[in-house]
Amino acid sequence: MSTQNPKAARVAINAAPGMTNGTTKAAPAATGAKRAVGTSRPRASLVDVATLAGVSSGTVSRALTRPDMISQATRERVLAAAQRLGYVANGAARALVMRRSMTVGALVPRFGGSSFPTMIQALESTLAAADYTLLLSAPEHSRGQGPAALAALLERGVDAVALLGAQHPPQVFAALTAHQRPFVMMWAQHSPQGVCVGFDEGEAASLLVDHLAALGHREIGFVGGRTEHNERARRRLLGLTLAIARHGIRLAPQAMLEVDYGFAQGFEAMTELLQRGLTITAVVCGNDYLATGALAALAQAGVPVPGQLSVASFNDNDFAAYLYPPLTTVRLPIREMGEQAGHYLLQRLRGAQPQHQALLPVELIVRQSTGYAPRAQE
Amino acid sequence: MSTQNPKAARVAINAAPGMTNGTTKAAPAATGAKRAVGTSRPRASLVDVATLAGVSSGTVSRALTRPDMISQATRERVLAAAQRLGYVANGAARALVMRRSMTVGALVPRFGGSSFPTMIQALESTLAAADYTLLLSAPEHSRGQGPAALAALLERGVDAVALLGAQHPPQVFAALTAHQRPFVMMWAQHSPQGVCVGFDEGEAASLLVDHLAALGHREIGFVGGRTEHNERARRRLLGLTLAIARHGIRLAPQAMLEVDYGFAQGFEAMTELLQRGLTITAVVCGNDYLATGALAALAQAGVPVPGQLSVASFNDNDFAAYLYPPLTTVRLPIREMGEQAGHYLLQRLRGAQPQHQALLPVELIVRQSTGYAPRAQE
DNA sequence: TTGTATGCGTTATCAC
DNA sequence: GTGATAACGCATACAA
Repeated sequence: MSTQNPKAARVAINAAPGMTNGTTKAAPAATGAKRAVGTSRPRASLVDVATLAGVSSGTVSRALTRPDMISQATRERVLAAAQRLGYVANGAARALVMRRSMTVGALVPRFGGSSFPTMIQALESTLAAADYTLLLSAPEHSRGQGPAALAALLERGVDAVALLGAQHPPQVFAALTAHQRPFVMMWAQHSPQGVCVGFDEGEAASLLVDHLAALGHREIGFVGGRTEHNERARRRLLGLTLAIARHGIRLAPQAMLEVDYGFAQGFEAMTELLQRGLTITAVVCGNDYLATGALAALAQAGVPVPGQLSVASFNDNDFAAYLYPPLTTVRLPIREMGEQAGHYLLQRLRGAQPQHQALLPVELIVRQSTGYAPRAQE
Repeated sequence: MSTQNPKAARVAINAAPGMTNGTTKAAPAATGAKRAVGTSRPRASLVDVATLAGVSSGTVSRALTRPDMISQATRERVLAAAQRLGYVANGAARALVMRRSMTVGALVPRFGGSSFPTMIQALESTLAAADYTLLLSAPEHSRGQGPAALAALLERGVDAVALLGAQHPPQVFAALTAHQRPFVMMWAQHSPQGVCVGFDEGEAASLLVDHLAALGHREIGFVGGRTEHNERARRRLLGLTLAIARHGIRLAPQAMLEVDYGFAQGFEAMTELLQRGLTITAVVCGNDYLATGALAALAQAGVPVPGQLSVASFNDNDFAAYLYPPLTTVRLPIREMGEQAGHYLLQRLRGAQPQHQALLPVELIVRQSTGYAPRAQE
């Protein structure tokens, strides 16, 4: 290979000092041999590229990251060499000296089947556009494992962190500030601990309740998620309670059920409400899954909707309303939360200190029965 | 603080050399001052802990990672010091010398609204149990951006990679082997490029078709996903075609529709099939979303299911069948794929070379109408 | 058992 | 514009 280009000879000479370095490597190389027997050399480094291009490693570094600081000629030579060796920068070394990893951590509880994926997806895509990569940590239960999971993220050198919700053990915030990592809380509002990206749960509830009140409903029920370990379910219930109180209408205690989010739970909860023989004329559901299950229960029981009982729902996934148009929903800005969280973190990482406390808009959706209903208004 | 413990005095003395180091840091410290004006010191390092504990940095390193190589007394002293400083290891430095980052990359296309989240979740949780963290990369379109996204992952030093599907540009596999990174292809079977974790699409199709054939159906339709850019949709169609051919029954070309996955698409596709006035007696749907939309269309059209038209579906999310029990489905091992992919990679990372080509089982689910149907068999 | 010294691959500070 | 060289923080081989 060195016969091909006159410069290559010079390379060989220049390589001498580097080779000294290489000889010293004998011991580590033996360690490296612990892996497969293969003839495979360790991945090319800056020095390798430099050697091949006949320049110093510093020049290679600049050619790759600050092309305009380098002469046209050498730049091309370096790029060619890098290309030929399939050079890929070692992010660990870079992170070590740069003190940043181009990595952002996301700390969210398990997200199977819920709307978190949409949010995470939006977050990832926003960050990716700025060359950041998302390190995902999804501890089993939101309580307990948070600090440990965060430690794992910090240890991996994340430059910033996105959290779900505002309620975390103090150690979480302590570690975050101790490590001086920008962070943002998604699906939350008004935390004294830092910046939140979310929406006004109270407003969302108001939209639904205003609508129901305007239709003349005076007594309504609520089938929501379990509040004990779910900050969002808690805030949702609170918002609803306040909105209802404002209208002077009634949320009967017997018409309130806390269940896990799910089709079956919605079905069973609604069945239970029907059996209780209440006088409610409307039911609000905490999310799509519950609403869908509830509507199935009503359909089976032959209860006309909204003829006899109105149903409204908070809408994470936009499918309950789709399946059952008479359902009035509030569309929650799931994707938007991920995007805004990403944008905020990126600004922080660029050194800005944006006051990003804005709440994202929610939207009431009252559909006409356009045809997708299995059995609307029967 | 140093007056509290006699040993602390010794610490101060031993600290001298360390402090020299600290003084040398003056320039870097100034660089660090580029950020906020704060009084904040850079995060504690091994040396800081060593200084505080009155031992060498090597001892601290061992005390933290190989506790059994250290005497009880010093170990406790070191741990206390680390605790007090809130020491968190610098993963970049560790990765640089260890040549591994305890990080695994996942390269999957956008996953909003599909079943990928379930799989990713399972993958993450499996890896987390072994102290690995997941670096998520979700390029916009599966084609094109793959290599760049992979490069980003490799640059960040991922120890292994999980891919979705087996069809990737050659550069992807080239880079993976060049960097000697174990990888696994999820939702795929039999790739010459490497190990797959998936299920037998043909078997899944057979389960459905066998069932339909046993019920006497001789001519069926198919509403599936778009095959052009979707490897899984393609394999699904292929499996179905083969199963149908085996039974000598007929999949009429006019009864085949390729659409995007979604409720509306399923609804419209089914509406279209009805309008075509075909003689089919059963329709297979490519996934839950399509099936749900299709069933809504049938319900609206007043077509009894399965009385007049049977519907069967591949089942990613288990909700279509839930909402509409007469729907026969094949449960696909989504979560299991994530788990197995994780386990395989972990084994590889431990140095094993498992022959992990097993296909995960699929399961035919024929439900009785247990009560969750809005209007079963009407 | 513990201390010392070296290298991991990169960026940045200096000279040239 | 380019080449040496010193960190970055950690793990480890080798001495003690």
